[in-house]
Amino acid sequence: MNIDQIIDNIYCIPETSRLLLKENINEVRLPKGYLLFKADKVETAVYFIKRGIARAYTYQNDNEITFWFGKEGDTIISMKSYVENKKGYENVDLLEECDLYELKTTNLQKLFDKDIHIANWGRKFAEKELIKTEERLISRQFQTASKRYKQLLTDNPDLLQRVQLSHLASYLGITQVSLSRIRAEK
Amino acid sequence: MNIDQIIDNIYCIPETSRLLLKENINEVRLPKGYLLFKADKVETAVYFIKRGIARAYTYQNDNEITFWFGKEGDTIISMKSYVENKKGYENVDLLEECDLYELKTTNLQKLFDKDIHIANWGRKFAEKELIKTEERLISRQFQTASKRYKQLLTDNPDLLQRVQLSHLASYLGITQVSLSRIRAEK
DNA sequence: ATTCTTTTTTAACATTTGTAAAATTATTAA
DNA sequence: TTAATAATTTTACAAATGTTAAAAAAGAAT
Repeated sequence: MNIDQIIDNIYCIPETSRLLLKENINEVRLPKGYLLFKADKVETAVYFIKRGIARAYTYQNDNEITFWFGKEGDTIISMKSYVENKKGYENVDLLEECDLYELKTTNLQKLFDKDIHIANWGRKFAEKELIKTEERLISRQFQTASKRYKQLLTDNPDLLQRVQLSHLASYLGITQVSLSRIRAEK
Repeated sequence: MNIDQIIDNIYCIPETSRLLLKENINEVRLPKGYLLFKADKVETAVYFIKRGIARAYTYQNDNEITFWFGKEGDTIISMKSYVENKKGYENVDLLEECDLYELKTTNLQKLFDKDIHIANWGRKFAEKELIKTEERLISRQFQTASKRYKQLLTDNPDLLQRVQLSHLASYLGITQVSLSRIRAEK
């Protein structure tokens, strides 16, 4: 998934604005297992995933809890860092070798004040992330773990091949034992 | 909480832009129990709460599940309607008589394309809502119902006086019986 | 104040989910 | 291939939460 597709997918902007944005984006290749974000740091960049898969997790009395997976086309971002310039809760590690598009947030902020199309692009970005986050919240509040697991399978059939079940279990908010029980059910 | 405070609290914009925004906002008083949003409708306005308290809920096999409370300074919005022009999941009713500032989304969209300050204000609005939604998700995934109840008490001590426990229980994702047990604990 | 209605708590029991440890299966490296 | 390691499932039991129904408490209406 290339950078033009990713930009347009968020919100279509005129060619000149897109070029302005792309001037501030550069591509990086990082190895599997690479720790991209650390929970105790203010992150200074956002990343768009060209290829690969990543995971965000945090610690809850000594055990890792995975709360996000991102793959091709998704954005790796620490919202707390991006919006409030504060430390986030997320550690992000790469579950595969990844090609990422890197964009420094300070540069992006400058573009927001200069170009109305990019400002609206940034607005659309936040709005779309918001919808995704809200859907995760709703699904978590309204659906049983079992239903959410099945939903995940239909929405992201590849995920099961790409991430291990212990991560998936904590993502679903249940133990690995419970997930095994759910998988054994049918 | 007046409209200038509410606007500035989201993001400070120049006087001229604020006036432009305020031209499109009008105040309404609505009675307790009023059903402001319906789940099967595309909502065409957003509301800022000047005074009062509201609740968003949805149905999950015949029982109501409350998933949001809003009070003075908060925004009543159907994100699905606002962002994607689709039906949302929320019914919103007013738990007290409310004074609301109403803003039609079509008018707001026009301002976004015309005024870069308002575009950035809209961006900040989405970003701040995103942070709030993310925090709710994180709290829901990482904390027990008991801890979330106690957190709610410290964050919003007035909430307990203003909403009934059955709503609070479903908001916390537990039954009313469980909530009673939690409250009885200490 | 008294009745009626609604809200909240309590109780008993069923179901779900968690914990810890062992068994199985899959993956990696020599 | 084989041993070593890591991931997943299974088991048995414990703890937490749900269900249903009844009791108690609080609030509203006459």
